[in-house]
Amino acid sequence: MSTTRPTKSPYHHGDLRRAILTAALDVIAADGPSALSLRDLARRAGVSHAAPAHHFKDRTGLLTAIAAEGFGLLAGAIGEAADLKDAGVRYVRFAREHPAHFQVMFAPELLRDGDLELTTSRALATDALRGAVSAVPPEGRGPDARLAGVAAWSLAHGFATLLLGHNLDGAVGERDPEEVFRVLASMLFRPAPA
Amino acid sequence: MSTTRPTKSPYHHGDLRRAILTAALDVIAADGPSALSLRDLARRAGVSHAAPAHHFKDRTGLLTAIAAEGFGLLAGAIGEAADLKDAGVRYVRFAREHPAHFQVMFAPELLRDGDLELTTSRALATDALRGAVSAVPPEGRGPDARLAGVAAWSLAHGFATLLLGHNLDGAVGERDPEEVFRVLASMLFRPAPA
DNA sequence: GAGGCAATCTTGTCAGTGTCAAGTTGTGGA
DNA sequence: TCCACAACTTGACACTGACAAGATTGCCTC
Repeated sequence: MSTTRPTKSPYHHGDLRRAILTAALDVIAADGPSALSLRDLARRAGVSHAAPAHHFKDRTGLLTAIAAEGFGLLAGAIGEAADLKDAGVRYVRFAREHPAHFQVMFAPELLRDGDLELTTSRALATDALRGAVSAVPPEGRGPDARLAGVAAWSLAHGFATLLLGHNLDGAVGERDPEEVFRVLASMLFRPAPA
Repeated sequence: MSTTRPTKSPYHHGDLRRAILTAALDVIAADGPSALSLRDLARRAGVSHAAPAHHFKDRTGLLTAIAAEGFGLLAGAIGEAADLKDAGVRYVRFAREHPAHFQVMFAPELLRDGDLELTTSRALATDALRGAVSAVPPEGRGPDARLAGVAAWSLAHGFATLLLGHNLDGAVGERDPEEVFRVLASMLFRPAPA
């Protein structure tokens, strides 16, 4: 009776948790987190309206799980970066490939504050960013390495956010956003004037 | 019977529209737009549950009005900027002083697309930003003036967003965020190496 | 100043939602 | 085989946004 079941069904539904997560990501990417309805997700998965609660407790739990997953993915992406500029490019790429995760990750009022899984995966991502910053030679960053990280994060985060909100459609035009960001990043980190 | 009425009462309530806007800004600043309830706002203003609808039509209308007001305020702030760095500082200051406006302004899925008031006030803000960019001497910005504007906007927007989300508490610490941003801005726009 | 009109607000209602409690079904281990 | 537990269902409740229709109030005109 189910629509898209992954052939095997170890439990009643198959993998309801994943099914609901995926459906939620679709909805959020299309219409934002506020358009999310647990009952609608249950309907899409072909289960009863209260089934999602067993996997995520409540709405906040679902969104927290999404955010945690997002930070894990982001940490993985940044961890493989060659240098800081590459890390920024990967940050922007992550936001474009996982817009729903990205939105939820930075909407703290939608998340469960003390959640362990969220805290650890966020720490992982922060560490990855710190690692990329510390790889920059001292003459490339300013006097304060901490602020160099803030600058890089701000630039990448702002660009990604504005991009997803279609605020840069005119300025970026047909160009590849990642290439545009490379230009921005090279404006930020270049040797100080003689 | 009303709690805080501005002495005069030109209509039934006084100024219900403003009262609801103000209450909405309080709620959003505290718990985000998703915590907003029209019925709750009506309760706070001491009116019936359907009263807000007459001023804003629906939830989207209320949020659209807030966004339009925000872009108007932002345009005014940036319009008075001395140079691009100052415009960035004012952008960050605006976000800190009007966090609710700022959040809503950049949540397009919560807004009425074609709204006239929103479109015009947003255009005003965009023009103000463009003006600040064009005031930068050519050697300070890169080859493409358009991209210089994108870089400045991205840096300011990212910094403001991360700041409001308490993602920079550790890095900024006790320092004045505006001063921190000045440092970031001077990293972005400095003469090209010889 | 009296009457009418439109803006403002109220009352009532409906479908939809999140969340809780209690019951049912299926699974894997002893 | 049986039992404990996880996965899910059913039912209920308070709350919400939205709509329709009615009541009230201030203003404008004559």
